[in-house]
Amino acid sequence: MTRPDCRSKLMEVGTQLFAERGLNGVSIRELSHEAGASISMVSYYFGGKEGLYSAVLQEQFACFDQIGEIMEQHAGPVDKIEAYIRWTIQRHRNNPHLLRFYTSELTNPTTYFPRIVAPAIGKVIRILVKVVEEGIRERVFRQDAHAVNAVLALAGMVNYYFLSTLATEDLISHSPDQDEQLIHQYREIFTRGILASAP
Amino acid sequence: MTRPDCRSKLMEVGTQLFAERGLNGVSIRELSHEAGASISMVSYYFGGKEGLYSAVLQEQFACFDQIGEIMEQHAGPVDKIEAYIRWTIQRHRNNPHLLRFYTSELTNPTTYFPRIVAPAIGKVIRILVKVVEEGIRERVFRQDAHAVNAVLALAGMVNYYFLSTLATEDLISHSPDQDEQLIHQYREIFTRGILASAP
DNA sequence: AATTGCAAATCGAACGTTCGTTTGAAGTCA
DNA sequence: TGACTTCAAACGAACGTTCGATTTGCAATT
Repeated sequence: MTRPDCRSKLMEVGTQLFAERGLNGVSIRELSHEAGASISMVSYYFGGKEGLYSAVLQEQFACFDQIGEIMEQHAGPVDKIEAYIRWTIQRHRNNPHLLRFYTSELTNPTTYFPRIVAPAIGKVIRILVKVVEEGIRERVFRQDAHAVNAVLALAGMVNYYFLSTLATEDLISHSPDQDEQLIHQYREIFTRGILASAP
Repeated sequence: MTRPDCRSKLMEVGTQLFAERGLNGVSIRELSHEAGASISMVSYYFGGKEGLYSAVLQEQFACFDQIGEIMEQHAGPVDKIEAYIRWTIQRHRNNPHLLRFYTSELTNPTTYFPRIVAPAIGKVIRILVKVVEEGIRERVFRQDAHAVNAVLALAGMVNYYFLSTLATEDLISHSPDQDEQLIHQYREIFTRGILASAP
């Protein structure tokens, strides 16, 4: 049997608490107590409270590196859009904390925003903009579409859904089946809208 | 000449600082100093730091009461959707702080979330769901549309746009003209999608 | 018109608490 | 033994609040 591993336990508890209440909403006293460790362990392993937060943030946003490969596995703008939706939904399912760090850093940026968060988000947005521009060029998407606005709309649609569930968790139960429905719904709204007839 | 009015000055500075850094990111020492008042004034007028935050929050979310009248001034689902988009955009233009309180409370709710924030958001969502359901019933919207998901998608689209501008304010300059373009874009994406041809 | 009286407003100091960090000693394992 | 962990205690700083004293604004009184 392995040791309880104080360091990773601090990461685990830090992730949970920082996600729920933000950097300033958590004291290292409560955090270390929750982890069953002494207060000094945070400074010992991470150089301080902010160091732990920084480590947690880096771990949370590491998955954004995948987006490049994910996109390459699909051809054509519409398929890539669906791939992005699917990837985002699975990301939120696999890690329910990520969205909190995401929006919390967007809304009230810490000093780590420029180094960790902004590049991660920027990378995804930039790739998606290229996808939409590709779609416009190939005349799959409308010629009057504004690529940046469209991408922000898409990202907003998908992320905001989960943001809503954070506050009203009772509203939406989830199963793999319902996720497929959700993916379908959002792809349809983004590509075809919700009008019954074509203009 | 009127008095500097310590109380309203505290509200003003409190709005600014709480929006930027959240409830726990601001000390009443810094806040009162910024307002040119003594530390004790916060407790005197608002009963404490949390009292000031609560007052600011209530003021910020008061505008959500308008949504009912706004909707009644428009007939038909599509027009009502556009009215919502326009109302939301103008709300963010008139008050650049609101969105930060909005997402901050969604992500890391304070004790005031259930009393102030949730009812305000819930009211808007509920009204929009009725609009979409009306549209489905009247066969203006697609029969397979999921009303709640559609509304969350719409709200996400519009709000997320401004959330993005919070982090990268350089990206998007704004003028009334560009706002009209934005309203048009988002209404089109929501109702018609961005596909070049109808399916 | 000037003076008085009083409640509201404002202040700076002080309080007790909690914060994040540091420290030196004790424990653990190879 | 020696390097790595862990701990409890202590530190100074910052926190939000309270308190008594002072100032201010205005209505009542002279």
